[in-house]
Amino acid sequence: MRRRILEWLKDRSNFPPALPGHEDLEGVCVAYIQEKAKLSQSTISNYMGLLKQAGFVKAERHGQWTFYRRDEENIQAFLAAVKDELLKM
Amino acid sequence: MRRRILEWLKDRSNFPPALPGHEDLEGVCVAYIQEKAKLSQSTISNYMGLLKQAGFVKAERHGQWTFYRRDEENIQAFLAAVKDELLKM
DNA sequence: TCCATAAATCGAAATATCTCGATATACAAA
DNA sequence: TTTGTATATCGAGATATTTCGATTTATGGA
Repeated sequence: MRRRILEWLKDRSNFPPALPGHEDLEGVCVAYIQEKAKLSQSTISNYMGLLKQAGFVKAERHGQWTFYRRDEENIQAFLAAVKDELLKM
Repeated sequence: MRRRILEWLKDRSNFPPALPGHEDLEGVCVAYIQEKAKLSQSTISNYMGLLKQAGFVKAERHGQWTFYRRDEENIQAFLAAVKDELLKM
């Protein structure tokens, strides 16, 4: 599920339109992700925390919302490392 | 550990010499794998069964020994599938 | 046929992972 | 300051994974 969330975050249009006054932000709020994932709020909040801790997303707090977006640099580094690992296999 | 075993199996010389009379076989017996992995006999037997079920190795019984060797075709197909999956990420 | 050895199977303990509901915290608006 | 909404944290249940020791099965040799 966490991988699917990362994929969804590649395209903002996977989620409802930006909240009024936040059209410029690329991130997506937890509630939108939760709605799409159909898992509980606490689970998604937890997952986004794990993804952040792993370096796959960046969080930006604006008011009561936390907007999450991909951290492309770390994701690409991770992919390179996995590919390297797979080469051995 | 199962991935490490697969890597070991790429090179027969990761294990002791073939048993007398089985020099022509490319596979490796369970006991050799167990010795290298430093896990219990039952664990390794179980793991080799899982690897076989997953299609990553082929088993060949000769006498009391079961010789396991990589199934390159399936491994490469798997790697291609994983790479494909990673591209989405 | 009986025994020894290799491998497979079984049942279980320890640990990790996924997911939840309840509660706490942060913040904005009234 | 009170209230409502968004998110985070906590504790726990269900399930999955890793690994083990004990036992069973298969097989070759004495």
